[in-house]
Amino acid sequence: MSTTSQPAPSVHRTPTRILDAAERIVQTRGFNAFSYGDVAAELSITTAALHYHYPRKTELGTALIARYSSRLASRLEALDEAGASARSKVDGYVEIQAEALAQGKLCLCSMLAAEYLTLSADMQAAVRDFFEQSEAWLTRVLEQGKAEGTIEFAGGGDDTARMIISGLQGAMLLCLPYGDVGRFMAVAQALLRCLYQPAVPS
Amino acid sequence: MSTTSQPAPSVHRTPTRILDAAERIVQTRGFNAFSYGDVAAELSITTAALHYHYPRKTELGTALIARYSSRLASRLEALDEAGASARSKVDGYVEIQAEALAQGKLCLCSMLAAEYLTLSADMQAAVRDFFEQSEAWLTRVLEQGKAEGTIEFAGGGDDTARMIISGLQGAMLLCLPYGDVGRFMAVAQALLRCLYQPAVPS
DNA sequence: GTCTATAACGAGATAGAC
DNA sequence: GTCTATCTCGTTATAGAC
Repeated sequence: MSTTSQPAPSVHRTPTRILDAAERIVQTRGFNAFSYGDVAAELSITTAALHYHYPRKTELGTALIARYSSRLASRLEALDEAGASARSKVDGYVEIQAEALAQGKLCLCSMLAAEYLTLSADMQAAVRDFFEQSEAWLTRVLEQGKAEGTIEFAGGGDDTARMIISGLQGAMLLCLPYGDVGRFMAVAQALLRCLYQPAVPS
Repeated sequence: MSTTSQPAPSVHRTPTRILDAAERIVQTRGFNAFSYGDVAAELSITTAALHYHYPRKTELGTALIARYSSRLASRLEALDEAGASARSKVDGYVEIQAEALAQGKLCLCSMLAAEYLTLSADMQAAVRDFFEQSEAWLTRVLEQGKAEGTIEFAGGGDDTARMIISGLQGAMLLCLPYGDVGRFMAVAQALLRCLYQPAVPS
């Protein structure tokens, strides 16, 4: 190890703090209702300083999605490596969504999906990649559950994965106005019943 | 009937044309990415003329939701009056959503739900009312289906209605980037299987 | 009911000093 | 890496003529 040590491990470097603030604002208010001024005020720096780190708004946007995607990938990987059952992985996925909603946030990419037509081509592509990543993971988990005999579904694993993801993201969207995680969990349980207890007691 | 006849039944009066254009723009791009300038350009009038009809953007917004809500109410009423089965009512509800998506549109109020925190209190209340109206209608339909024996579900009718509405709205959100109604219909079918064929063949 | 003109503000972005 | 200062543009909104 040379004496040219790395920069002091300050709790958060400016680019990280920028992404943190921007991410929260976008998840709660949307990309179009978010401005450099909002972030600058929160970090007590000027918008010019922001432009030093992220020259254009779309570059900040793509950085936001990239970090968000890789963070989700890590969490899904962690669920996989825990060697858990398919059901507990699905439950873990639901829990990730519930955590966001508890903070009054949508999934970053669901928010951006609503604003899709107003985004740059780079951001659009990154949003699609995000959902494809989520769908691929959940599809594998559902197939695992089918193999285990713990999850049942009639159609294809991919359509079922999309149904679950759509249902959860839609529930977050419609629960936002009520700031009520309990409402979300009730919908999530109803969705999971379709996988866990497909047969209804008559 | 007096001789003071009503105004010539021009195909569309200006306020109607304004709402038509604004509605489409909001459903495709969002309320925050929509401006008086967009509508003015489309109708070939000035923004000043727009302000004559809708002085403030939030007033245009509330008018938009009011008209949208009452139009949906009419369509749901028509489904009811057709005296149809619960299943065909649910199918009709799905079809209404599919029509919007086929035009690259989200449900107006789903779009506004994403932007909820940036809306005026009036608009927020109107958005909540819209979803409560939808939920109440679908809950009644599901209970009817349960009584008929054509629909089965394990939880409460209201939670099940929220699950269906969330699933459909979420599917529209996630299908928007792909401009693919087929993808939406596949998810919708998977959702309806939960109501129509709860027992999975083993 | 629509126009021209304009006010007032906020946004994204850049130049150049420190 | 952050600042001050500034530019340019788009947006909401109003005043007053026609």
